[in-house]
Amino acid sequence: MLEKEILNTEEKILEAAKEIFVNEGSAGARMQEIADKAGINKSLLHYYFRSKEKLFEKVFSITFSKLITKILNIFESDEDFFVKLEKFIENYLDILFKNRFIPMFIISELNKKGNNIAVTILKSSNIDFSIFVNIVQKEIRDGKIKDIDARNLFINILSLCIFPIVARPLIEEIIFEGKKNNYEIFLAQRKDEIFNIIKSTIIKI
Amino acid sequence: MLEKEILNTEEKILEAAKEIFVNEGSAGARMQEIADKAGINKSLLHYYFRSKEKLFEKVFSITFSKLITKILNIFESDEDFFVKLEKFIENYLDILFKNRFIPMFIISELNKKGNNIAVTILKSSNIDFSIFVNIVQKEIRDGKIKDIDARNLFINILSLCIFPIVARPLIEEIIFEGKKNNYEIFLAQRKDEIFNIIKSTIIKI
DNA sequence: ATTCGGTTTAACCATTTGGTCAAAGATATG
DNA sequence: CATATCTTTGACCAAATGGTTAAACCGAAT
Repeated sequence: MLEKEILNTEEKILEAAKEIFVNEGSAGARMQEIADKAGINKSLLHYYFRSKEKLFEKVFSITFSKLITKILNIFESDEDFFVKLEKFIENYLDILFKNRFIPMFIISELNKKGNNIAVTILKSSNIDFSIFVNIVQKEIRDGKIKDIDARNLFINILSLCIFPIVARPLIEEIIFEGKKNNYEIFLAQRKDEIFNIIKSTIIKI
Repeated sequence: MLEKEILNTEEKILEAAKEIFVNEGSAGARMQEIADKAGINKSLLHYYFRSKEKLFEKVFSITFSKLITKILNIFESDEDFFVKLEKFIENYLDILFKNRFIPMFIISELNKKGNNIAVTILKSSNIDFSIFVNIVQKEIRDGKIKDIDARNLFINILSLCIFPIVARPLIEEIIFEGKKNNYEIFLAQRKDEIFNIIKSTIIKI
């Protein structure tokens, strides 16, 4: 049961639902389990959110926008591009580290076939990628960075930051034979590695 | 129903089960659906594989080892390291492209909590990462590449190759506003991008 | 204190789902 | 052919699961 702060019933449900959905996925989550975790009756779940689908919709929507907001905004300050980049990587890795299972949850749900609510939410979210492209192109015009493809840059950054978190069980086992601590230490050191790689792709020689 | 070649019942089941499990995940998959896709009776499923769990175990085990085998072996030839690297990236991207949903399936199942069969299979698979480390260290000793951490190299390659496939729905929507063709073309061009990035991390200056 | 709205509960329901079983079909073996 | 073994099927079952409903509860306004 979750009771960190004084949460009203709706908040308690959303907290509990988030945890269950993130851990079990939409198909694996059980309404009873969510009710139990929220410390309430199952009927009350349906009183607040008519169906499992509606509850999932809400949870996914909130979780998704929380994470996505953090991605696109950070590059919007007036600082030096390399400083922004370094700050972003550090911040973002930190967020990912503290929310290990969120990216997996989102990516996993987005990949499900059929009438996919997650995809619908993604589409209706209208993320403006051109902001990032414009920032990058301005840097290029100003001669601060190489003439690179903003899309590749974006994908490279996300790949190097997110994949090691998402594929953690696999990598942890392959490389560290399951020793959890080792991987955490290793990940912390990767900040520089990632920054240097990205820097080398955009720096002018 | 799957009938590409003359498959016996067991093979038909495994083919069908793979498709359903990969698309729906272990929790979302339905035994009835698998039976239908295999063109057989549901009882027959249980005749061949006692339970859903056992069937999943088999499917995951096969799918996982097929994919993992392709990762570690390719570096074992006698060619120049950069040639091997380029070949690997090209080959691996090709495999990933043709099996879009396999990596997501594996990573997703490995991230599930509780008594996780996928993790058990991973652990019992005894992947020998030291082979890769030794190859890299030999190259370093021979002065062919920079003195880098083989683990970082490994993670970088996998991240850049796998993430764009796994996060496809997200990236496709954010960058290409859902236009499928565009992303496929873009991905094909990324081979060079990835190779160049990795090259820049290991090449001696 | 009574009424009224929102909130919470227990009991219940229909459907889905993984799984069983006995019997019928095949297929090989003597 | 007869028997034994392997394969396949349809009918069935128990548990799980999402969802409903009527009644109880509770705080505030009249």
